[in-house]
Amino acid sequence: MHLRPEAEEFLYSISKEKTLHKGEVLIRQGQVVKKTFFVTAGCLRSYCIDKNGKEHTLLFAIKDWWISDYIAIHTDELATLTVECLSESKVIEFNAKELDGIHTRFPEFESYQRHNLERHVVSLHKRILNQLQLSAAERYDLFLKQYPDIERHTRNYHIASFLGITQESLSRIRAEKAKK
Amino acid sequence: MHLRPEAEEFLYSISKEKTLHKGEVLIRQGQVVKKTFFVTAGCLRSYCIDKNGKEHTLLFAIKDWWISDYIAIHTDELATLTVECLSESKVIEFNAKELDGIHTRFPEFESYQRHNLERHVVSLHKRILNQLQLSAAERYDLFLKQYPDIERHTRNYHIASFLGITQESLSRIRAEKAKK
DNA sequence: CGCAAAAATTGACTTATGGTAAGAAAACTA
DNA sequence: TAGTTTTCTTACCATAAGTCAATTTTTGCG
Repeated sequence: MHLRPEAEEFLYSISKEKTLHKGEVLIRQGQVVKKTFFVTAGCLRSYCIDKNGKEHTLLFAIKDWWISDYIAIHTDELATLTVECLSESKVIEFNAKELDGIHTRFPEFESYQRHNLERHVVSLHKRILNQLQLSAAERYDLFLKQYPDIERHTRNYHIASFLGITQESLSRIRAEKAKK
Repeated sequence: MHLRPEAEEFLYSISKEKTLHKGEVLIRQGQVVKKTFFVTAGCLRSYCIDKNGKEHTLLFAIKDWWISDYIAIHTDELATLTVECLSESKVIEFNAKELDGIHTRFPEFESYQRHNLERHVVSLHKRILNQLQLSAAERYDLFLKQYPDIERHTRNYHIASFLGITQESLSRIRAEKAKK
């Protein structure tokens, strides 16, 4: 990101750096969402809980990713997602509305954010296509490639709930892989 | 979209309106992608073909949606998607690079496009969460709500390949629904 | 309209993944 | 480090969805 010093200063002025412990919750399902987070270290995830109480992970956020409940922010509804810290992490916290205001002051930020969104859209498109065409085992292999050593931060059931399978199925897939 | 007349004129100058017949292909898997399309009437879809020859629909685009192979455009690779016209449609064709250049001339366009991307991200997040937590029958119901009377334009196997099930499974789901 | 091609349905069978429950292993915590 | 809790694994069975093939229905074309 290339910003003028003034823009960077403005960003600092509306943000707050936070150190998080494993298990801390930044956004909770059902509450009002005002904040968005830029991850500088560690690992967080966003997930929803369905009517049967099962968790489904939407996103793992590691260094340089943004995380929040964008569904809630853009539709002005209460959070459907929970954002939690998976391991000792550092994030920069922004008020989403304030951050949005930066575009009028510093138009260069708009393009930074547009590129970010484009990158994000591409990764979501790829994820959907993978979900449509790959088996659970293939999705797991790909996941390991895309998030190398994320397993240091995550529990297996986090990964399973991201891949769209049960933790038991993931365990069986891992057992199969180990055999070979 | 609120644009100054100059901006609108510029848009016209770099675009071309096209009328498409059912079955026409705008982007073909394996080819270079230079264009992006804004749909003003009708219905198109983008899909990929997997190693077993099966189709997987990424997107249905109706009025006011954009469609292209954004994976290819943003990673500068060859198309992994095919974009085809499902029924008599009208689109406005842009050269993606040229359209990108508009941001330096007309900054207001940047914010229009950012909002579009945000909307798109939200819809992709929802789709992923639905795929993770809903059964095939529930996904089909939701699809019908979200795309009312899209069935005028689509074949059942298009919908099945969007939902991530086979055409036969969709047929059984429809038979079950009809019973009730 | 009538025919051919494409799409949808249906039935019988297979397979991938889910559910449950118990025990083993790993990760915390005092 | 011992003890407790959480997570992971495994076995056995259940189920949703896939596969293949035959048949019916719909669509599009000459």
